[in-house]
Amino acid sequence: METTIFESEELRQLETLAQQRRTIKRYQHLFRAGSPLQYLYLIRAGSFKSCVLDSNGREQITGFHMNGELLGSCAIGTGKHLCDMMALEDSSVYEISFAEVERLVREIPTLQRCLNRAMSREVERNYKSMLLLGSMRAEERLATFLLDLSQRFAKQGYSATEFNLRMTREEIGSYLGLKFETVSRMFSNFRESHSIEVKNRAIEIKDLNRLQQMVGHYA
Amino acid sequence: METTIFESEELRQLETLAQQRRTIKRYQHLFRAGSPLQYLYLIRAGSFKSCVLDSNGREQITGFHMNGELLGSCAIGTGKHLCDMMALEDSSVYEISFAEVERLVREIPTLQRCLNRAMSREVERNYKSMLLLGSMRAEERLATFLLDLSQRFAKQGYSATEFNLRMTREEIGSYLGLKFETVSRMFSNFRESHSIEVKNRAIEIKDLNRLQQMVGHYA
DNA sequence: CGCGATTTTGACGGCACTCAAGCGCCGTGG
DNA sequence: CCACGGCGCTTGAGTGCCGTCAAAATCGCG
Repeated sequence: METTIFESEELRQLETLAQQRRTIKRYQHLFRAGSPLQYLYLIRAGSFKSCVLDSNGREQITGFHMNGELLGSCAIGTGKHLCDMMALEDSSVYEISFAEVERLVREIPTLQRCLNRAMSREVERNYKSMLLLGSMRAEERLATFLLDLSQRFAKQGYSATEFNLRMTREEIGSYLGLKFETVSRMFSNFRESHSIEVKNRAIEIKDLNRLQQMVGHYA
Repeated sequence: METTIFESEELRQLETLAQQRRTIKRYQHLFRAGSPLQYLYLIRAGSFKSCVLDSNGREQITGFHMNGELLGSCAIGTGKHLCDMMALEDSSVYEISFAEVERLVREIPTLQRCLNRAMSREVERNYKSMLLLGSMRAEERLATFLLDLSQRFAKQGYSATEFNLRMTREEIGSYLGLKFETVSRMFSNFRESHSIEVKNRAIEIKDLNRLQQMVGHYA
């Protein structure tokens, strides 16, 4: 009895093309930047991080991904993956053969729309990250991050106020452009202001309004 | 006698669909975020900036665009533009009716590839920006910016070492996640280290190696 | 239970921001 | 043509946020 809730409804169309399941152990890569696009993936269970590296070894986490989301879509244009995708915990995905998708896309026009939308969503998410990285202070970044997670958990039918982080402070820091000590300090600040309760990876949002206000007022 | 050099060769295919030219005056918008996608645009002359705004009025410039580049591609998925596009100087573009493109895309499979690639390029550029915003210090950001501009001018057949900036210090700052005073100071630093010559918007790169080294070594 | 990894917390320093003043370039109008 | 005004740019002084370095606590896992 599975009722996957997709990031976007039209992804249900892709689900019908899912050929097989694949399980990924924690810290394993689903694909790497530069490798050819063979499959698109729908997350059935678990979570992932995507990251890009530059020529000097710097790493930037570009996103965290959970249930119902499509992975690999930004490779559609070039046929090569643009980022590394690593499981944050033991996870499970549907494999969707891209060759199959390319074949079917000529017969089913709505399938193309579906792919295009997936890529646009990726661009839109990236724009939001750029805004965050370019113009927010540490407190605002972390508040934005928590509110985003909260919404996504809620959309999956989980609690919007109590959830467990799947990533380390360092990974949060990489995503938000902060050092892990700063992330930790901000969590402590939030606790002291009674906005959240933190116990390691366990988060309870106690004052949603306050978090939203933090994102709102800027200098 | 026009020989447009495109950002990517396959854009030449889109050029054949160009129906009319349009001129845009400085500081005019080509389109705005949220407006429906009616045309894609190929830049014939001039330059543009794209920016996103958040609900609190913060602005982030997501890119600068010049000759031969395609504008509006990230709206392909949703049918609505995701960013504002403003001319930095009096400019000229080809209009390409998106309705026409959508009609032709079923007959010409390579046209779809062309659009997909355009979107992938956008994602790739954004990843680079996120890396820059998330993990570089001011000096590295500005050096990266200058090297990127240099390459793009060179690709258009212009000098890689002497060019005029089309944007203000404040716009550079918005793009790089810095305040304009910091941008100005960094330019002065670069001049003092004889890496570049700056006179207002006029840039001369005098020591390309040094700029590249700046990007290289991190902490 | 014990070890390594993760997280917290403290002290300190530096890079970038803020605020402010002055300069220079350019377009406009007298 | 020149004077004026506004905007963009530069530069300085001071501050503060976040990074760095370090140590201790806690967690998770074998």
